Amino acid sequence: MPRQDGPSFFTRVYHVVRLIPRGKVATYGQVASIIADPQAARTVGWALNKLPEGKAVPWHRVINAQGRISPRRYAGAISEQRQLLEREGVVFGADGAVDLEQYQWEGLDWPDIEELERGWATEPPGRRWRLGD
DNA sequence: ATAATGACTGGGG
DNA sequence: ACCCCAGCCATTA
Repeated sequence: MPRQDGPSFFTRVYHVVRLIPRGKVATYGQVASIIADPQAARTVGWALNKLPEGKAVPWHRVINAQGRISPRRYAGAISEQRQLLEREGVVFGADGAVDLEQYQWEGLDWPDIEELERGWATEPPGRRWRLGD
């Protein structure tokens, strides 16, 4: 159950990830920190794993703290995600890691994100703007 | 209510 | 760089 009122943890994860701009990345821990607890990084990963198809959330822009793509049960996921990122201009080093100094998203504070969400809820569908994509 | 699970993380060896 | 381990956490595959 939610630790507090409002959107579930998963929903909040989606709200955050949706704001990561093209060509930028965020770490699981970073997303978790924005929401509340930096130690909930694993849960962020799980939330993305359970992301419904066609959810308009750039899940591929979330990588681990080492700048690498986290392995899953489906082996091909690595190259798949890497391809999506490279398509946006993200360059991988020989060790398979990206330079976080260069590509990591600056991030936003939770209150600001919440406000953006509220704005989108009241704004006419056609006039919504988005930072990512 | 409990145990299990997983796209994490930081620290050690 | 690589492998292992012990915390940590929301949700329930």
